[in-house]
Amino acid sequence: MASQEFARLPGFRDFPPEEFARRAHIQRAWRRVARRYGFEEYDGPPLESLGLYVEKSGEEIVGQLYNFVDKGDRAVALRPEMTPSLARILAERSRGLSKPIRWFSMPQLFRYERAQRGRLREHFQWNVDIVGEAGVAADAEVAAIAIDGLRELGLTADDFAARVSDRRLLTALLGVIGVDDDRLGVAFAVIDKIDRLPEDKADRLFADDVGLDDLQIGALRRMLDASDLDDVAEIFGQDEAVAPELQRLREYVAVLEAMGLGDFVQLDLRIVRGLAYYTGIVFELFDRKGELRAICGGGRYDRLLERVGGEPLPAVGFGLGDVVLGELLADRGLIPAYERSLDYFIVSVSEDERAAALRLAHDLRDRGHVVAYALRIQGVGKQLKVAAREGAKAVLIVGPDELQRGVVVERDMTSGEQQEIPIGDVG
RNA sequence: GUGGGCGUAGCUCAGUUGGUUAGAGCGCCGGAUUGUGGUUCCGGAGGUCGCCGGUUCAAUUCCGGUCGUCCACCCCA
Repeated sequence: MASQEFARLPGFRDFPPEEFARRAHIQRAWRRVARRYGFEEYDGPPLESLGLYVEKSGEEIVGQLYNFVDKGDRAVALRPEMTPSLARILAERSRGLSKPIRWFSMPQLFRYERAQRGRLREHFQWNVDIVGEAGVAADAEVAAIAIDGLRELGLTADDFAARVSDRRLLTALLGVIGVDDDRLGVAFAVIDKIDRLPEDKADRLFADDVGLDDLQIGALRRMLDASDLDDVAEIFGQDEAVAPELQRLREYVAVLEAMGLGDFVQLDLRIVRGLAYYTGIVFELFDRKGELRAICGGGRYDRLLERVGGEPLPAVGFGLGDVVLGELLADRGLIPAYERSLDYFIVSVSEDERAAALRLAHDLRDRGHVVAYALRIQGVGKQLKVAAREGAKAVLIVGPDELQRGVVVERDMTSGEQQEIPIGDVG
């Protein structure tokens, strides 16, 4: 047992090579997909002033901030999410950037709360945002990237889907049902946790806190249960406040269908999402089996930049964490087996070949090959054993006889076949 | 923040009805093999039985606390 005094902090992870490979596998896929869509990568500091979150993120995040006072008496916090940093960065420089701004990042984020399955005190999150475009094409583009990020890792429409909603549509629908404007926030809160509440308890909240009668609650439930825009249109489509909102969401779905991603999209008006700054279409990615937490969450946040003191620019984006995703990939057998690998392992027969072996190794490395050799004198058998263990594709044996003739023995470690080749022709 | 399960070697776990030097498999290191690996055989290192306290002649074992971890709740970026 390691000394407790120096133990890893709870909720934090070490990444020895095998775990690092898993993390790199995921992050490489994220980066490939974002680049494919023409997005540019950025980052910011992991430590920000506390105020950035207290004033802009909403109450729920603040209680879980990893914050402290630094040596300069500044109230600071490790970043719990990337969007406020993005807003701050763009508030400073968006005026000089061509729109729409299409940026992505893979920050390590922190929160101070008790760790459990799918939630640690630290995780890596893929953030993708479009800033400066208010149309649904931007919403759909961002959702498509999130979906492709998972497809790139081998997941299919059988594994996951996007649940889509729109706060403006939901607001209009609640208006038709008869929810008072000043009760909208309460209604959102109840809808947000409706899946976690027993039916009668939710109904009681709708009656007591939102002020609905039985008839209205029935209409609300039909609306929330709808998994198709046509179902919603059939019941509420005639309303003039609802129709344009419905039309916008139809366009959004049509864009994703045109891309061939229709199988990944389903309507779910229960998706509210906790963050105070969302203003339009919101979505979550979740596993079809329903065993895990949401994999990804995102949506439109048109007010945020202005609130941070920047240009009033519309924005849409998502955050997708590595922890839940990693669990899903592991469950589906989609984490590649970890293997060490070398192009060449160089075996010296005796100490006399040392200099020649070092020269050969370095020439090969200069040409981009992955090369290793024993760092101390060992028998040939031992060196071959090490070469096999380290995943060498080939071994180059440098011996006194061969060296005299200007050749080395190349041994293919898969077939076991050996041949002599001139030392200058290797690689 | 609340409730519960679990902490024995690097890993997965046995075991100790409280009693002298706590075991296995895998992994690691070395040898069999001083110019040929993956198999095999032999040997070795590695544990204050999570930590602190209590009961006892004696605690890794029983009790309490604490820390860690997992699960559920709360909350959710």
